[in-house]
Amino acid sequence: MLDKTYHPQEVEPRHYDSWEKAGVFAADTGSGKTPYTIMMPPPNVTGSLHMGHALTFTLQDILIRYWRMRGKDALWQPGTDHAGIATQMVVERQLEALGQSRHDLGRDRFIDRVWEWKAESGGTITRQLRRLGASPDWAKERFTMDEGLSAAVRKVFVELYHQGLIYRDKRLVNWDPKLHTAISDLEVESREVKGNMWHFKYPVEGLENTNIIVATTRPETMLGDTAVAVHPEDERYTHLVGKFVILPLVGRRIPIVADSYSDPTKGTGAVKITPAHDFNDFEVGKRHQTGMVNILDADARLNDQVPEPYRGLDRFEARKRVVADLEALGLVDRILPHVHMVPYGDRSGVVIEPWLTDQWFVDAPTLARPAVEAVETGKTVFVPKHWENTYFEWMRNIQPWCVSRQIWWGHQIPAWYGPDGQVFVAETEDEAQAAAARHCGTAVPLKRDEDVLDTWFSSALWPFSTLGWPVKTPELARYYPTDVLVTGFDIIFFWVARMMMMGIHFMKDVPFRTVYIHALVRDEKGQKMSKSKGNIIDPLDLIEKFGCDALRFTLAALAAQGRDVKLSESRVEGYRNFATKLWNAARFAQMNGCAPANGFDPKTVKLTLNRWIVAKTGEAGQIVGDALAAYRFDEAARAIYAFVWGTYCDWYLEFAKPVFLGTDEAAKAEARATTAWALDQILHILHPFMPFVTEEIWEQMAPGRAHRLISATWPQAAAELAAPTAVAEMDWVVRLISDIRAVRSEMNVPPAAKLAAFLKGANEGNRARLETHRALILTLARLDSIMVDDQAMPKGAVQVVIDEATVLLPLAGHIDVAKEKARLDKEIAKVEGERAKLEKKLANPAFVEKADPEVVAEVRQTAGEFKATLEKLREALRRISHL
RNA sequence: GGGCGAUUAGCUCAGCGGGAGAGCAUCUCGUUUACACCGAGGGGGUCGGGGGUUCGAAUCCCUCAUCGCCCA
Repeated sequence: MLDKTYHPQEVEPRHYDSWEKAGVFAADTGSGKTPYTIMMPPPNVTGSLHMGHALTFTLQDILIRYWRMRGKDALWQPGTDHAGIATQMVVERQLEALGQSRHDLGRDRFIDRVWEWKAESGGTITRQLRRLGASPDWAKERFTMDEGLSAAVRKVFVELYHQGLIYRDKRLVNWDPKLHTAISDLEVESREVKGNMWHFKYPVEGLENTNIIVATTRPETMLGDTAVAVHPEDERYTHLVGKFVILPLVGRRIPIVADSYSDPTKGTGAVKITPAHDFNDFEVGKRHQTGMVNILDADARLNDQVPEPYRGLDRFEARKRVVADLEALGLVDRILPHVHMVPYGDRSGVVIEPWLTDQWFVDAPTLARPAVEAVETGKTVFVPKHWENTYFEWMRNIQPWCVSRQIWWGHQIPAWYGPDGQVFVAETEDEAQAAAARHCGTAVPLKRDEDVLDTWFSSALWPFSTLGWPVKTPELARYYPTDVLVTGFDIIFFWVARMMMMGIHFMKDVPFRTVYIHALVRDEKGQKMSKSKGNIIDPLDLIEKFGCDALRFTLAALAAQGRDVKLSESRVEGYRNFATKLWNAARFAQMNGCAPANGFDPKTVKLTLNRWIVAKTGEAGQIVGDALAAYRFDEAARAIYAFVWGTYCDWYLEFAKPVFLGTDEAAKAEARATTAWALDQILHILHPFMPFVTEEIWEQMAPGRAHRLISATWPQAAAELAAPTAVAEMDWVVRLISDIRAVRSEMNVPPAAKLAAFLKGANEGNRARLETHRALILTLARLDSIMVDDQAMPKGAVQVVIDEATVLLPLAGHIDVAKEKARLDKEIAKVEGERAKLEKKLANPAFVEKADPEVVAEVRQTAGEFKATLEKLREALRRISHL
């Protein structure tokens, strides 16, 4: 016997272990089934499960479990990402606590240290995924620094290099002065900062008392100025173009150039040009060949290119010093408060410097072209569709991708330098040596490039490197391209776009047919969850408190397309209640001897109420399946919730009670079998959302089944189970009972009072329905009897109109005539209002003429029904008025 | 400045051309073969404002307002 309430904490680990041990998560590469593949976005190996993970992995697991039940060879490929900078920072912090730096250890020992740490704590997130009920093929788990995946990285790098799609170049990059590495555009976040706009006077050479005033937000960079730019059509400055200014504090003679980059409406219309420290200025400097002066070192301190007094100053100290010195010279025109955007490193949190260095770049513009085309032509489809715009926007304006990082943890770049600086790119040192020997005519000592690749370089290969590429494995042939990628929109640029580029280039096909983009999880007030706000909800806490199934169902129910997920604990609590409700329904079934019957065929049941629930169950399965196929997780969750609670529990089980208590053994047997069958179907349909409670009930309802629920087959199509006549009949019964209940409640009839009712004016069909369902109508409407009597005129009766018939509920002595009249008046007014609306429509010739004939017919019919109902209600009112 | 999205019951959100819905909250009543993590019943919205298309608009188009996100 099932316990009175469901205890997820005991059940969940037991089933998870059992599933994993039985190998039911594994793909079946050798089978004849159609593959269905999802690549798990590899979580950061340093990470622990947060609500964003819980959402994305729940949705993926729902899809995988659903398609697995639909008979596909489902592969959910799991793994983790080495997360270069993030992981290195974690280990560096540990060293720091010991008073050490990575440089004290040296590269090799430091990397050993990171691997040790990974061995210790790297399993956290995968353990947490198990708590979430995720069912990936764990045997295939990969790590981006695995030997196989590393080999793929080397091969890709070398091939792209030889194709001219990877190159080394001296360019401005985003330099992180704290982490001492270049980072990509995407790792920079712009923050609005309240600063100043400083206006400085630069004296024009050869013209007494003539200054040109430039405006800047970064005074310290003036030490690296190489020009002043004005707009070519700006008449205020035409006479100065071609002349020179003498750069204050430095004394350098720099030109005044005409360039349309300068915006005449902003500041003074004249801008200082610092090509080595600003991306826009870099272009201007190149156009006018002004040369570049790099004034910063790796720590963003001023270097030897500036006058002696400033050398070694931090950039922010230098700013104060420069302003003060210019002030002393009378060269500060004015200082205006100014709000502007400043770039910060998303990991380090310090201000990023555009800095001139040698780096490796991927020719993203070239690789992006076919990736854009693939989405334009629909080879890959985004759901929801509008995210394609975001993808296009970025891909069409893509910049060369800086892939080298000046850190140690990651894939070291497979490039070696000869004594003459010549670079040799090869997959192994031996090959590089051979190439160098060919180049120099003799063996020479080589030095390997110290940098490692951006983490996203290896994750860009994830959809094929995890399947064994470059080896032509059966998995690679079978599972690529994958079916769907599920991820958040914040990762479209970082990851989706790069997988598209690499996948198309190396596999000659897109990596996934569909990209499903889900929302971000926010707190109940719609705020982004963050440590600093302290509004983080830990998914593991919720699992602990309400059970994993409740959390999963909540996330699915809230995952409406195009909306953020606002999570509140009360929702999770509500779905915990849902799990308990299901549990109790199963308990009720069990108490009444309902067990899955061998050879039970739902199509052959005889009792109307059973045919009805069979049809409704089929419908529910259909709706849920269709919704999941369309990524409508919210709709799927809503549909199964409404069916289980609102139809199966509220009505079917209540209908079954009188049958179970009755004496008709055949009916009892059929009802028991049907109850058990419908419950089994519900377990199937609900399993992708709530895998644990459903598996547990599945087991308890019939110990020793041939297979687990996770391996069961999804319910058959709804059409085969349809029963329109039974549905119409039970709808009438439901309506009858509901109407009687409503009136009882409204008239304050005590629930315990059993009434002797009359059914008046009912047609033959409905009389038959009454006879068929008399027992359950009496029970559920709390009646003592119900007599069919067209002449019935009991005194003091409340009257309920249902279609052509009227139910009379005698309440001798108890009835408040005035109240009943008021109730009928209100009812009449309501129906009259509805009818008037429809009649108005029908009176409109344009409607009758132009609207769809089916719609007109429907309106006509409904209006007729309302008219009949009104007559009955008025009749009832007349009767009561005579009292 | 450009783009995307949102605006429907107190709250969170479905519905996206033909009779305004769900969950939660709220109110009333209630221990009847499961379930108070429950049952029965009720109240509550001129679907952000304005204009247009249409026989018909919460739903399509335009416009304004407010909020959120992304990019510059």
